[in-house]
Amino acid sequence: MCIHSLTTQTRLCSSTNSSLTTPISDPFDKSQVSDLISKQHWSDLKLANPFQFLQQLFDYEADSEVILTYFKWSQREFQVSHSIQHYCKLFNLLANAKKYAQIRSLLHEFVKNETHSNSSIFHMLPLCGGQFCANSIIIDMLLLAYVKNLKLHLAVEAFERAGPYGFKLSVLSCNPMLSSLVKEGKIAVVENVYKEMIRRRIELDLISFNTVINGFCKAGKLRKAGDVVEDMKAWGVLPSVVTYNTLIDGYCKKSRVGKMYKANSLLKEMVANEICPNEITYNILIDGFCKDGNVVAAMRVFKEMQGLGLNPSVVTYNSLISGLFNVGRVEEACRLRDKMVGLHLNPSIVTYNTLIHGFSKKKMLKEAIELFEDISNHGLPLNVLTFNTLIDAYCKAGKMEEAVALCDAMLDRMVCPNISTYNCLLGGYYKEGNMEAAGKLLDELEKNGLRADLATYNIHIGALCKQGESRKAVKLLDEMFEKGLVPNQLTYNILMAGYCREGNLRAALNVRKRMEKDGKQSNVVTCNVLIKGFCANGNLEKANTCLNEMLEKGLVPNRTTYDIIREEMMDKGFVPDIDGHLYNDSINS
DNA sequence: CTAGGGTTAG
Repeated sequence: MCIHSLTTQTRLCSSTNSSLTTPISDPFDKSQVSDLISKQHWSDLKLANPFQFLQQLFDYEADSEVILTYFKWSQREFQVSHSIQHYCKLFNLLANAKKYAQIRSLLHEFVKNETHSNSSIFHMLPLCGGQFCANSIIIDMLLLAYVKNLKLHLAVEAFERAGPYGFKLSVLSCNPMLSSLVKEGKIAVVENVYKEMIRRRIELDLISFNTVINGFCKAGKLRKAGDVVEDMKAWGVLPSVVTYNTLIDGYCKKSRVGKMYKANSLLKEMVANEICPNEITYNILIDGFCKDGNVVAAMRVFKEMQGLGLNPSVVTYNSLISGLFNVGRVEEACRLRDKMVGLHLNPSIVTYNTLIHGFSKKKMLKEAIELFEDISNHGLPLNVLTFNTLIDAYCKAGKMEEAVALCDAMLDRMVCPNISTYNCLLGGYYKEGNMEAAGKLLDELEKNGLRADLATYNIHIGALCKQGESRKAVKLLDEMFEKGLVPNQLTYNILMAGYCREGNLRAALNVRKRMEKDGKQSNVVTCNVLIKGFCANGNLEKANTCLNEMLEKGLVPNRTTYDIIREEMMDKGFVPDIDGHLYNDSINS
């Protein structure tokens, strides 16, 4: 370092105690300073007050790039954060110089450290000069930085604040924010943001609409998804193949009667609108039909796609293989796998997991194990699902020693057990009535940093109910809420079935009351459980009331319902009318 | 920045 800059350093340090905004009494020659800073040997300066030096750089209108370098260096070097005012000044300088990449990088740090609140930056930015539209861009980039740093709540807060301040945001930040909100399942927020975007006349594009539609579909709100499709048309944006794929997937995943009919009619609608279905469209439909147990329809769609020259992928085959296994058509599933290999489509780990699961369900444990051992020969890495699937197979077969051995094997392979792994084992221990081993496992999973989930509780509750301890099981509902877990319909159904088995119908009905209080509607299974419970206890009148309630709620009886009715009720004098209501002849006549 | 496949509770 030259003597010249040493003198400068002394002078810089002489005004340590003065306030940041006070101009230094004895200013240097501007060229002297720029010569010093252009070298950017900050560490040689041994600054006593990093803040003041920054102020001087601003005062001398140093190059934005130089200020930025010093800004970042000094924050690191002195482990401090610059004031919001200096941040905003620098943002403005960089914006004027159109150095957006640098703003992004600075915002990244700004957001990561969370040293300044949204309110302070919104307040300060307009006070630090800069054009209004430049400030909008900065706020827009701030939003994006929050999203990228997984601080969604702050992104949403900034989005809301931008309204009253009049900052105009763009799809560059809003789309990724919407997308993250959808991934987090925050559909209510998505809806609000979307409406507000429309109100503020932010120029929504195809991706904005598709993202919101996807959000509603994933939340099962298909009517609202449809409303957004109307919105987009009114906005002058036409639905694309992605829009249709999203909607079709929404219907496929929904548990509703006739959903596949609707999904299929959407396919027809898109063709009529001259939007070409692609491989993904067909994969979604095929998977939907398979999950619906309708492999015949899935195969028809499979042929149709090939007829259009669209190539089935590993994903397509995986869906079909899984579908065939689900309806017990094991040989055909295997043939399809062979056909796929013949077409040089390499089975993925998902294919193997599907096959292992399929064989396990058919109690073909030997075949499942052979496949498991074959995976490594094909250079595929075993994942946690592979292990869980086979561990579950062992547990269901009552081979707990083998299951535990497989757990050790997964640790050797550096595959980390997850909560599902524990759930499989718990199910196994409960099945053989080993409450002690299960209890130990519940402690162990927490020690390993895992948390019981909904399935853990449903398994535990189911085990208690089977032991005739439904009262103990009900108490677990409160424990769930304490842990922030929300019981699902299955939870209540298990409990009701438990009380029914114990012959305590009053308690079973109380569980249903509680379920409705907790905001869950009865489903077909709920009704079936109660109908069966009343039948088993000889109270056919009450069973009939349950059936009528079910029909009035618009719930469609399934095969199980009819099995119960046929076995228990129709033999005992109840006859159905045209709407499915049952009437007791002996009472009516 | 949008859309597709595999495990556990029944």
